Amino acid sequence: MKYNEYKNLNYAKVGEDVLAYWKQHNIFERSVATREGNKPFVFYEGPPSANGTPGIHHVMARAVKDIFCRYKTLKGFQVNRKGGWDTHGLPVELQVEKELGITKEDIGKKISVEEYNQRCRETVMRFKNQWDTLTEQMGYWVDLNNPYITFEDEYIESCWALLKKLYDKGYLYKGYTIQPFSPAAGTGLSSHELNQPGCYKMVKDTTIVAQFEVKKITRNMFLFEHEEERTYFLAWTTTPWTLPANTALAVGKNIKYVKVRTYNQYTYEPISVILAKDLVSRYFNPKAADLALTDYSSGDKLIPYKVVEEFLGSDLAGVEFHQLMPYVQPEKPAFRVIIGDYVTTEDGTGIVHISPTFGADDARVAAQNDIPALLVMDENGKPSPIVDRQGRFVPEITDFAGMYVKNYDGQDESAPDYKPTDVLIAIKLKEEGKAFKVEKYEHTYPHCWRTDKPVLYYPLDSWFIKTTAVKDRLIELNKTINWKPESTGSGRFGNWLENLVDWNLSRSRYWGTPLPIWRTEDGEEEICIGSIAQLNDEIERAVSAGVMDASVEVKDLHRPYVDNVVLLSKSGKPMYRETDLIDVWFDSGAMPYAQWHYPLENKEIFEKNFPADFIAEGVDQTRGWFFTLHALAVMLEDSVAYKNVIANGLVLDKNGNKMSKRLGNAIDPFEMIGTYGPDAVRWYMIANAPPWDNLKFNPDGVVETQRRFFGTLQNTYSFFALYANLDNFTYSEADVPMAQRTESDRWIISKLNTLIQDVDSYYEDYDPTRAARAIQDFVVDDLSNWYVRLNRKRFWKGEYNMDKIAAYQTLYTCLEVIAKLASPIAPFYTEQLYRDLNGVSNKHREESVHLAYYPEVNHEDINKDLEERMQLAQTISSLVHSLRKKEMIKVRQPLQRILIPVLNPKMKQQIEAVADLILSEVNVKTIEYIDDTSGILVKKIKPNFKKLGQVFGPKMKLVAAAVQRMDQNDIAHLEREGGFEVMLNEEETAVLTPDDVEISSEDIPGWLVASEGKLTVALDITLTEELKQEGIARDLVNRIQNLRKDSNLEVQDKIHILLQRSAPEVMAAVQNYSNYICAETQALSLDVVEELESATLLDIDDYKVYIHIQTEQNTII
RNA sequence: GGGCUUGUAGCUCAGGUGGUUAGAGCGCUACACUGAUAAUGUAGAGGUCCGUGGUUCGAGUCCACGCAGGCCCA
Repeated sequence: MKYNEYKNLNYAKVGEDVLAYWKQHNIFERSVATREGNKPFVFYEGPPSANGTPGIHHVMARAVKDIFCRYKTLKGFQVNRKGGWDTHGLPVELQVEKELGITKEDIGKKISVEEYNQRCRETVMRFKNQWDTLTEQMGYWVDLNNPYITFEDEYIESCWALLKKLYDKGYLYKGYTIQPFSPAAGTGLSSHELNQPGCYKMVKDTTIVAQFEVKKITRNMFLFEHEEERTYFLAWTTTPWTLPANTALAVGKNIKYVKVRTYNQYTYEPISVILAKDLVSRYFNPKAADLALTDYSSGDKLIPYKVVEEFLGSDLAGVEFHQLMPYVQPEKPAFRVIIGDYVTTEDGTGIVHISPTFGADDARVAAQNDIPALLVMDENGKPSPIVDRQGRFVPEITDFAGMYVKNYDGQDESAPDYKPTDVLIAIKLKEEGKAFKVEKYEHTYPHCWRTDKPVLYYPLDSWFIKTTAVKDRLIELNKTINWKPESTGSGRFGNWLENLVDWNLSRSRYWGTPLPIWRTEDGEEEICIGSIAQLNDEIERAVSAGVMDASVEVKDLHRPYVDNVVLLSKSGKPMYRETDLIDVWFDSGAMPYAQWHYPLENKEIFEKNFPADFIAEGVDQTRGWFFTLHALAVMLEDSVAYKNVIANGLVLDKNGNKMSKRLGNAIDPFEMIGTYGPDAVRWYMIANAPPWDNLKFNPDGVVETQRRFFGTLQNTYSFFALYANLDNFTYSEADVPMAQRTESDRWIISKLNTLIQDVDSYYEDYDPTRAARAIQDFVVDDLSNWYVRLNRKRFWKGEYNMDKIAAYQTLYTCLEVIAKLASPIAPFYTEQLYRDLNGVSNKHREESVHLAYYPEVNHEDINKDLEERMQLAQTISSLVHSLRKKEMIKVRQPLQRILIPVLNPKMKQQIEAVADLILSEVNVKTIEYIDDTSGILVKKIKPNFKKLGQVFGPKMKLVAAAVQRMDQNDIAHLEREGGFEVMLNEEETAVLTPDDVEISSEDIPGWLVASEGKLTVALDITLTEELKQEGIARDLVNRIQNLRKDSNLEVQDKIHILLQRSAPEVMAAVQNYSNYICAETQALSLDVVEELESATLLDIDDYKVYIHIQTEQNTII
């Protein structure tokens, strides 16, 4: 049995081969099945929509998911991963409309709802095959055979059951949201409709800066200078008709405001007004700035003004003011200043008039500040706004009762006596001294695309989930979730929870989960349906009572079928379904329950799989899936839905721009995987930046990853396989005890065990980037560039003895462990590596790395002292290399000795333990140690700032200067006596201990040295005759090896060498080192002859050598 | 406008709790090495650690205010 050897490994091919192997042997299924009975690790798949093609960012998100599921499987957990598809929603509808060339208006006319929804159903899974292919090719293990699909009846039924639970708990209610509304058409408009071309038009409106009078009460007195003063807030509106509905004013928290004393230009009264500091120049003519306040007479064009005081928005919050147009009284205290997060000083006065019934922002900030809307009772006794659905003021607005707020009744606007309602309001306010400024203003305003009339923002019925009722619990439980990164949980998500508003469920659409609520026409009675069975019962009742036609067929739970169902109320009235669909986010947030058709069945399965241990999605899901999962779990189960969550960032192009198909900078995931193989793509994405940072995706980086990490690892494996095959090493021998292995064996095993421990903790902490980087550093720096480099000879030289077996075992172990540690991130290549190794050794029962278990840490094999020593060896070697370079002496030339000053016995001991490694690495014969007793050591002293700084604080500079002044005697004194007194200045002294300073060797007089940190190394560059000869011998070996290679000889092929007699130095070297040369070059004989017929000329330094090599069979050169 | 986030070498990124020469890889230049060889080593060039203030004996690190990019929300 031989280890597989590869020439020019194709990583994409590895992906394909391994994938085929997995399929053939059901490795994924078995990775779950073999953990049966073990502790489960629960993972939820956030459902993608197969409505579009997958992009490279999906590879990122799914790699993150996959890594932790595989890791937990390695750790012995059972990890079920059910796939899922998100199938409802606006994007699907829009796509269908685009393809059919229709608009929403045509639904029910040109195309039936039934046909339309059928098209949606067909469209939504259009790219499923591409998604499945990507899932497979990138190695994302998830169960694609039994996915949950949100449009299936069972899924919808689960949603209904959950809605009913919420309904029964009183969390579902009907309220209103402010939406674009067309009184002329009598219908609400979607934001999509509003974005139709031509909807926004330039119009000239009458605008008013209104004066809201500050109440003269104790808490407001800081806004008054004397009893007679009348102080007003100025607020600008382009919709004067909303002023009767005003209930508050909003200011910006950090905006600066000023109080200005001036006069009203219509009434000539002296007034004080408050507005944003930045906007003073917009309302007051600078020419008037120098005028005295008293210098004014009624009717003057130039109105004097004086800025008298400055406030911050936050100072003004809470100030109460008189209602501007007191037609209707609110049900709760109102008319005060609140903080609005959207207030700017770009236009208006920096103070915003709030009418909660006619502005979405208004409604939101009002709700947050407990400010009521201004409502009247309609004919049915239901609260309604002061403008009716036809766009007319209600009777309570006495002065304007019955007037259209905009020209909805087709009046002739060019008629000389035509006065829009806004103008009438302006006139009234002017007369009452409540208008500061009235002017025409041209701006864009949305219009209804059907009637061409201006749109109103108007409260429309909506169903809500009362998330605010559980706000505190949402916040509390969120604190128990482990967010990666933490700031997304506490900041982005936490802040959003702090400012939570109720969840608006309603959507006026066709393709989605219908709201299962039926109501009587008067809204007095209603029922929430929680299952198909219940629906059927109710239908039966309704049919037998005669309110519903028995012929109505409910083919599935979508529209239009459910809309045709009419139910019977308790009092015997017909009930019709509320026509809304629910927010698609409810669908995905319901997946922990609905994927199992819970609560209608599978109670046990659900309980075993709730909450999730882990989920991962893009950070853009914070207010989406992350929220809906959390909200539903808290309201339904009083639990978190997930314990750990990774919110990954975006994948940008290499320049940091967003990828888009339109700009052509999008990277095709299939192309990446096809070119570089799935592992390099995954590894690059994970190792390059933490998942929660944005990733600048550069294909060059994938190439580098492939070369540096996978190339090095594969080289290491190839090296192992090459020699292990020659020696028939199959790991059949018992493990060589650690004590009998070499220093470098024990070192790499120590490093390996440290790695096992570190990588485990990184995975455990949901930090795959650190795991990948640690593995990569180990493979490249420790295993390949140090261990293998130092130990090459052990593999290809000498007999198959214990030392060689130890080397094989050590390297084998490292490779096998790396296969396991890296398998979550690079599942394909590590599978091949594991199987190549295990296929020969059969050390493990599991035939796949993904069925195997995470390696145990052998703590007794971790030797920090040894790791430190080896670090010392690496540093010393590097210093010697550096000296050789400076002296232009090649490594092949042996040198006699290096000198190392040692500061203490431990240091000497450490170096001695690794001396052999250093010597062979740098090709030097001996190390000499220089210590204090030699008398030639010069020491350098530096203060330990960290330690001394804490003691001396402000005097640190004096101490540092004093330490610098210490000479060699002082240092010696300090070391000998364990203390030394330094003068800080004329009066003060300080006693230093050896701990307070860092002492290192500075120099060895007379030698060229190199140093790093506390280490200093000198190199003896004297060349003796013997050393020269050895250098020549080594050169010869090198040249012969090159010849062998050029001649395509196999490593184990034997040769005969013939040399033509040349310079005496060369001949001496050949004679003295003949055994060495033969051993190194696999030569059976080395003979010197006087004349060679065919020969190769070698240049060795200044010598010319003719050489001839032949194998037993034939002559090569 | 608000919340969160990022800013360190040409590029991609490391730099617990502040401690005195700011690192790595890639790329570039030069030189070496060479049964792992499309590998490797050594050295060099390359930094106003985004800016400005502040705290401190000492700031890439802490604080404040800005600037620039990103995401979400408005």
